[in-house]
Amino acid sequence: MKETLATASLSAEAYIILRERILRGELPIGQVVSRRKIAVELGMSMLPVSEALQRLELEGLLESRPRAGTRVKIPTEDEVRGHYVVREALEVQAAKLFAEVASASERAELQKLAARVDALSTKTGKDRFLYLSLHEKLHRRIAEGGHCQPLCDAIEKNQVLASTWLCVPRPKTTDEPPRRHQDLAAILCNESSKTAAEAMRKHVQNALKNTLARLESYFQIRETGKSVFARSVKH
Amino acid sequence: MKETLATASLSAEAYIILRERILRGELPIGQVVSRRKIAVELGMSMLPVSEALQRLELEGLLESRPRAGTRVKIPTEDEVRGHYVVREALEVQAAKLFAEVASASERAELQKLAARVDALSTKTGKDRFLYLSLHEKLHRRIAEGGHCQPLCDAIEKNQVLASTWLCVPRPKTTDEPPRRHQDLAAILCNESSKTAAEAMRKHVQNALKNTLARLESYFQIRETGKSVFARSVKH
DNA sequence: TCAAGCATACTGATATAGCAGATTTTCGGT
DNA sequence: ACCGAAAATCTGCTATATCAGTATGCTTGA
Repeated sequence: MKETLATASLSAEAYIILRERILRGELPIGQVVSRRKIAVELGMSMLPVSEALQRLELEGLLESRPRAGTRVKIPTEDEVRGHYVVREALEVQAAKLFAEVASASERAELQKLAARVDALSTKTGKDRFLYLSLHEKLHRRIAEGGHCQPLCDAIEKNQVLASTWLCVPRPKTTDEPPRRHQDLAAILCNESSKTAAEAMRKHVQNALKNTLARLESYFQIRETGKSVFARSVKH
Repeated sequence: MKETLATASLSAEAYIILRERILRGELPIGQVVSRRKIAVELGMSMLPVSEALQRLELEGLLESRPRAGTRVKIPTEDEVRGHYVVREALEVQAAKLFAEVASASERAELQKLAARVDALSTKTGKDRFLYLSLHEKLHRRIAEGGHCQPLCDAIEKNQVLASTWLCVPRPKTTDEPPRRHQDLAAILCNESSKTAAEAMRKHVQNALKNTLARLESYFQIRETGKSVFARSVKH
């Protein structure tokens, strides 16, 4: 294991590493994680790992039961729907601000970024992570264009949760408009804040449908397995 | 110290106690807190206290520097403004949902609550905490009327941060319309979701002005004292 | 064959001890 | 009196060990 990641504290290091694993799907939804195993793997005590896991749990990426176990959170349909209600509120606010105060260079970069995202939107497999990463960057740039740090932070946290869900493959790819993000970017850059808000609202509501389709198979898991935090390997 | 507070874990207990103290203003803005002192006071090890403090820091109620100290967060003007941008996004979303889906009993309770809040709005001193508590409840009820748990959670977290700021006394009470909350509640209960959204937007923007006036004296603190985490008592 | 009970191995939670860095205080020199 | 360096004290951070609750599997009895 590489020791090259230098951070202020061990718990911060563990946090970054584990978060990355979850977001990249290396730890899939429902995967059980053990504090001790991760501690020996990262070459540190259980304590920094515990702090990192607690933080990830507070952010909604993990769930745990006292003295039973910790696993990558399995979302409920209501949670996903609710998550996108919050997301809509935040992203619409960001879109309005962007349309009002973003600089010319920020607008130019957004449109270029949108073109790249649309170009990658149909890719699957390895290129999908590139797409997800760029898509995330697109929304971050919109938030940054509003020049409001707390809003950026709120959107970032919100987005991270959804990233977990987008790693699961989609059952059947419904055909989407090939210029979704370019159209959105163009409106944010050239139209009024009111128009921008409505465009973003529709964009988010569309994303909700997409995500629901992706997670369909996970929504019943909670019922079937009464053994919630299985320690033995399921196969 | 009372041991009557029964919770799942010690760290949860410490979290609840400390959060309450901060929210009630017993730990004023800028107050330095020591893990060890709190640990002995609460009769537990430093570890649960550390976890509680870490959580409170992630929620924005505390701030710390590694190996230097932890204190109740001193807000920046930009942070306050940004906070209310987020708050506006969330509360407006909640207002729209409330106007659309709240039940008749929820609407009735909201209007009654609003009347009580307005009646207490001019009180100071001890009654102020009652007002703050009811005001918080009012906004929570609005969020609950939308029947969307994640949105409720987001608003709750957002509101908690602002509670810290509202504990500080206001320099000079500018006269406010005496029926602010009753008018807002009436609109949420009887008008369209669009009208409700706009009413809430104005309500939040007004709250921002109020808060900025309250915190004016804190905004320069960061510059003056270079010794940020003073351990000796300042007087 | 199956179900209940019990032992074992795991989980997270907590206490204690000691470390490293930051702050404060003390003390010596000018 | 003033200033700077060293010592003392405080801070948060981490490792180790132990405790208590949970899941699992094996044993035992019907």
